[in-house]
Amino acid sequence: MSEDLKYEMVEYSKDVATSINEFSAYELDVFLCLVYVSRSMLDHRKVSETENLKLELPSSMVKKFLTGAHNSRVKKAIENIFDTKVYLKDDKYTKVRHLFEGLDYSSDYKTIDFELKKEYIKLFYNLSGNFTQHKIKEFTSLKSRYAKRIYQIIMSYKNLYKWEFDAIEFRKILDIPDSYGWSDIDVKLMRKIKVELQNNTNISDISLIKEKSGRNITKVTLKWKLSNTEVLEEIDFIEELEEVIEENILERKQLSSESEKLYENYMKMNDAIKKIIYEKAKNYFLEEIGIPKENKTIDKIWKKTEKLYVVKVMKGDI
DNA sequence: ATCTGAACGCAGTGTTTAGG
DNA sequence: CCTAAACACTGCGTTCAGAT
Repeated sequence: MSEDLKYEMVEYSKDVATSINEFSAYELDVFLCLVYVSRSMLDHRKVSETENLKLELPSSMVKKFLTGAHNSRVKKAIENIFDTKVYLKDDKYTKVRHLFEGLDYSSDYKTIDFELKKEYIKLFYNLSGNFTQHKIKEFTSLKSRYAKRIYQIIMSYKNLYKWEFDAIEFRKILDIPDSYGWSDIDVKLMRKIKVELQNNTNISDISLIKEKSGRNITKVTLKWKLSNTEVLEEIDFIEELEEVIEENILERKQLSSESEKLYENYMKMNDAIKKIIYEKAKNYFLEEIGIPKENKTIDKIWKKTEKLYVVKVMKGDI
């Protein structure tokens, strides 16, 4: 795998990350690669939503990120992705849907005919908020299906360092078989996921806190830490923060020297440009967190991380 | 007192993936 | 292509704690 693919990012709505689906590990990879390639083929911020999105994707691009990309295997995965139901929640219903109008591998294996139903264009394109972003290579390097799904969830809410689920919902999102008891989830899933994410990503110390009401577990909270993230140097966190931020955000982290230079450049810019960059960074941060209203706690997180986001804007990542 | 689900351990099968 | 290893799943039995 060549180096230049390492930092390729894919973006999609958090509703996809937390949707219920039955994709296998390999299908998840193929699915995200399709999204990635389709987004790179057009201006993904300006896609018409009045008609289905039809594209012809070069299969070589899709296969670049995949391990074991034999045509027969890719073909089978594409067929399964087309078939697999996705459960999307809105206020009133959990909708059971197929996302694609068509998804076909050409007989010469050169292209993939891709037709996304118009109502789901907003899950992958024209993203203005509530979306998640992650490195596609990092995602495909995870082997277990459960690890991938946990990764998607964590990336959706990464700066919050925890996320709470209804217990049944959690099992559905991860598609855990009914035969698994909660302790099986601990022993057979979480332990492995923890190791896998620790080895392949900067996510560490994953834990699942279970909350009982009566005999039954009704709520679970997924917690995690991020290591080697570029956040801020020399912050002294003395003040006590509310529960959203636990001690784990309070670690000292450093910007790389390259990023530090970019930040210095930013500081030298004139105020008007600085303001534009600053606002862009902040908007991105708020979108990423997915919390519409600013509050004291969010503002505190922002203060700790604004430098990072400014650097991201400078790099053109945002 | 009884019942139920969680926690834990164990044994075994089927499926997917990596690597020669 | 094939094989070994890793992953995914099933089932069963025991112990424990809390609900009814």
